[in-house]
Amino acid sequence: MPELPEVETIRIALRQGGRNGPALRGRTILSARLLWEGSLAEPSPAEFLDRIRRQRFEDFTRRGKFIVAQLTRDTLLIHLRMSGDLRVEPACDEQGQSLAPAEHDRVVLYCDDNLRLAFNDTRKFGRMWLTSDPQRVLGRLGPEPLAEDFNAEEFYRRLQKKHRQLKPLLLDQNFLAGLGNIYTDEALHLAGIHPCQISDQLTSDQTRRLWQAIREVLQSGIRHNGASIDWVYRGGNFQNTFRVYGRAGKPCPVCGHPIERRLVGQRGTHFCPVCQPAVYNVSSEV
DNA sequence: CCTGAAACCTGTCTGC
DNA sequence: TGCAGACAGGTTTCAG
Repeated sequence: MPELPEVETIRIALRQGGRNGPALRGRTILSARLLWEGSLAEPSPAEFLDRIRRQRFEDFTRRGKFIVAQLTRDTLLIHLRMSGDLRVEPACDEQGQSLAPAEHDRVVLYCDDNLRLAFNDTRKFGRMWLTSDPQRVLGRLGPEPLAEDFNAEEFYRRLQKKHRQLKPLLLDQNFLAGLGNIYTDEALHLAGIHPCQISDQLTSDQTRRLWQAIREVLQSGIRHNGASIDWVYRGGNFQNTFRVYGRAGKPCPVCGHPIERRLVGQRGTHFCPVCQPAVYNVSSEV
């Protein structure tokens, strides 16, 4: 499911209430339940269960695709990976009966005000970290694409330092934090740049278009509360505005030519061969 | 430094 | 209908 806009949508709901239940900000954790220990990256299950008690959710921020929950003493980092989701819901019904966890719930945090936070993750790829040093986990992430100080000149410098295909490079969280498969394909199409273009061959004009396109698709995704795909993520409706993602064989919204799908860096990649022409490369003569 | 393959998992969809 | 295979929003690790 979750790329930057989906994670941001969930983060805002945790902070202010909304899509997945009431706000959790200000609630104190009373106890925790681990239904799948593999969902916990650190510390050990015993230490986690003990240490998280009596800590309050002070604030929710985001770094790349990580939800950063600031607690009283520690930081709880949550990465949803492919199929993770978070719900805030009552812990007990009107009769005071505790409600059973849902299918695929992996971690449940029970709070005051009869609320609980459920971490649901069908594919078990998601992870939580309870740590006093979040930088140890987040430290290598690339810049935030929507940050004020992430400008086109900085982006150009970073692209020129690498010699890699754009698609896998943009998916590399240490290069830029937050893009996933959907928003990368959408941004490249909006910018009119081929996904296999090599990063240090981009002109400064192309770079500016790509920088602008990345920010536009992410902001548009956030405005739409993210994209709902298949059975995994319920919520936003950005999927209704997809230009290329999941549209192989259908007409390009700009020129009408069929959208092509091929594997690039082991990821399904959607693009318009007319609007995103391959660059003729002198050094790779046929 | 870069690329590709495999691994971690469960579920859905397509084609034979 | 059954069943095998491909594919899925992500990341890490390892071999070359």
